[in-house]
Amino acid sequence: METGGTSSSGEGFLSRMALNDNKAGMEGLDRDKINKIIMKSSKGSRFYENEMKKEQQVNQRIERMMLQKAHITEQQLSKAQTQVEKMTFDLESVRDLSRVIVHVDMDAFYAAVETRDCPDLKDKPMAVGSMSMLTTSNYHARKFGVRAAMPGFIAKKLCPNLVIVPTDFDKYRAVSTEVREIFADYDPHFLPMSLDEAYLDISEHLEQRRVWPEALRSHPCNTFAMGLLLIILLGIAPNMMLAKVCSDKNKPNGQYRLPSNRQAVMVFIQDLPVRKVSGIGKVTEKMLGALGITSCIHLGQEMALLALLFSETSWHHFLDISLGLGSTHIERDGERKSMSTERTFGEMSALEEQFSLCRQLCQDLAQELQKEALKGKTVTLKLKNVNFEVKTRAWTLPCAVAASDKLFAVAKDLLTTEIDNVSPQPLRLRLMGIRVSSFVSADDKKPLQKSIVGFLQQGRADSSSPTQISSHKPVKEHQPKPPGQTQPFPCPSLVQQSQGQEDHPWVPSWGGGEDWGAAAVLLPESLRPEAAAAS
DNA sequence: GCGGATCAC
DNA sequence: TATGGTGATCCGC
Repeated sequence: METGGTSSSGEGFLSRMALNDNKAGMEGLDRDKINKIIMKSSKGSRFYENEMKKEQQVNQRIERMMLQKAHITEQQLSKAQTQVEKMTFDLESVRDLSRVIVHVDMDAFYAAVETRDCPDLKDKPMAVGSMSMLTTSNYHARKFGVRAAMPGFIAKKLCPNLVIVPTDFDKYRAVSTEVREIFADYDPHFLPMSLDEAYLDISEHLEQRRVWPEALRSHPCNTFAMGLLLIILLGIAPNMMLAKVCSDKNKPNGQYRLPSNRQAVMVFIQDLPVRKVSGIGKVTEKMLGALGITSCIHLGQEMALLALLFSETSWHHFLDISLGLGSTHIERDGERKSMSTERTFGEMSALEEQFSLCRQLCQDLAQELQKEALKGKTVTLKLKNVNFEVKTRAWTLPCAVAASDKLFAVAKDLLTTEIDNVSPQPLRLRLMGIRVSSFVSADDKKPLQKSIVGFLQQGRADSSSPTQISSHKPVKEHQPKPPGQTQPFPCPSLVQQSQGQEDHPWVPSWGGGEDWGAAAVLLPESLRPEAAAAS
């Protein structure tokens, strides 16, 4: 209830920012004391005020929901109940318990890598990041309440001896690549979620080698010997949703396996807090909480109500969770749908600075787009002012673009519109970002272009804009009008296309699994699949 | 298609 | 002094 000595006005903030549950490494520490320090460091800041505002918005959303709930009739409820029961029956009839899915989580990964390179850190509280933001903390630091996504300057107040090591993604990427080679041994089609997390489907591996993946854990312990202090968490279950929860189960050390039978799954689900399920975040947790729903068992009990209060997508998701269902085949994401770059900085109010930064962002983004030979039709400008209020403004072109100056031509106009909107006041920014989306899909790209080129070459194009494509580009410095006004946009030459790009960085290079020899060698004899199978 | 929100990592 | 960056998705226009 009471968040311990904090004023009522701070509850909103704490409900968003405080240490919530007994996360790993957080047992037995003085929550009230920690929360007081967090509050004291934040209160009155622009960040704090914005968090309070967002909290209010969530509260209003909840109020609307409760109002809606009050108007639900018995008939509606029983009708919904029938619908839920039918859907439950259908879902049960296709429940698949045949797969064995593993979720692998390398705990405190960045901290572990840094400790490898500086063993002195082993016994010290440390975190990776900066005074502005931490990405990871080790277990010594967690005892003080220091955790990921906390600004370093607050962490320092919680733990004055905290050592903060700057982030070095290249290094983590390299280590991650090594570890992934081992994953590939168990499932060549495994799904990486980030540098330190992945899903594996070991069903085939089990059939062929009849070996449980304990060795997966043992192996990184072996790289320990090479100086890599790595804690590997494994969750083993019949689907991805459950496997993810399982890997969190025995933190900070160990693995948890949920047997592949319905009874075990249902028992496991009963007391599971909804917040533990991937996809249910702070806001959803709070909304469900307002309905008295905290554990997954409640989800099942209140499904009819949820079906009436939430969107179809949402309540279907809730129903899946309440039945312990989740994806049973891990699938790589298809092609990317957007690419973006954004930057945070100290207050920026000068126009020249803002436009210059905008141009820089467009250049950076154009370079990344080029690496993947991508072109998109929609350009989005993102702004965050010094009060942490975020705004996005988008403009969709008739043709896909990628070049820096084309992006800037659009972004500049979007930015100008925003500047004009508040003029003569300046925009007081703390972040700017550019995103490109609506890519021309790889499938359509070439055929489409060919057809357009063919169309043009047949000489059937008349005076309308496409003519400009085949003709010598009379493309003047285009100035797309801000949203609201329609204006034909000169189509950037579709014909010129960088085709020679063979390099597709988003296709993981370890995916082929040509060479995991080195990884196998790292595994001690006793732990190799063959040896283990024999024993 | 747009813009705000939510979520994961 | 100081509260991130990238990508995806959903909802209500």
